[in-house]
Amino acid sequence: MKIATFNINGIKARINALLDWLDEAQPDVALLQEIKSVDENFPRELFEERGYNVETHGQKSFNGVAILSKLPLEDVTRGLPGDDSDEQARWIEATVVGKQAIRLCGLYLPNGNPTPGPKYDYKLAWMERLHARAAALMASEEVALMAGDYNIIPQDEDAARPEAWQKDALALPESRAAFRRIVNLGFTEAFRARNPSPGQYSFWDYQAGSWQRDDGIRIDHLLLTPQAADLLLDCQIDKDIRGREKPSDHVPVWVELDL
DNA sequence: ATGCCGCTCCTCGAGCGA
Repeated sequence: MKIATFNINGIKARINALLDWLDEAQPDVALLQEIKSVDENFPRELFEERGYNVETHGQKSFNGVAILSKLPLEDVTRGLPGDDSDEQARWIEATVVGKQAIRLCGLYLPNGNPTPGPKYDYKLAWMERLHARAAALMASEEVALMAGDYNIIPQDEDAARPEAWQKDALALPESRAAFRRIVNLGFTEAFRARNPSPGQYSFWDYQAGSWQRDDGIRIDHLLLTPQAADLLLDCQIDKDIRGREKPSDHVPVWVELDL
């Protein structure tokens, strides 16, 4: 089963690029972030006619996450637990059943800039809630993964110019520590587990010719519970997508699991 | 130090992103 995460930066602007990638890459599941659409305006028919089931958790203009799956999506829940007053659409969960069941969590973690400030406070608070959900997932001993745009550069080797990110919410020690604390519950960060070399990125800014200069960062991650990590066959970044027409600033990252 | 670029919307300028 091939499961991908992809921050598409707007479903309306990305529909052609997204459909082309789906037709080629043929993921069984795609966890999407930044759909920037309300549920009613998400073009679900375009995916359904390609054999995907569609579940969305959208909001107007900003954020928004979705799951596309060739297998039925069961037990869908929306919103990260822990703060009923949080109205930002950044979390969706569902179960699909292949050879065995897997719980899928799609997430769009807050950017957090500028620091310090309320947006950074929100990021850290959101990560505290994520830690709680992650701990519960770990305790359940399920085959599960949490994948999406984490807005975290885990280590200096995950940025072309780490010095440029030193004081950024994506790389501050407190951000990295919060991410490590979640991984250290026992998760396997799939890409790093299979690809030790530095210089591999999932985001290149639209500005200042970042793509042309390969000035990227790796911020889109798939975290696997031990039960899922045991099934890990492969993990890759579809880098070439970034060089196409009207690309997102992120590219897909995917795992192949033996289920 | 700032903006670069791109997306969105009660759209022609501003908020947001990373």
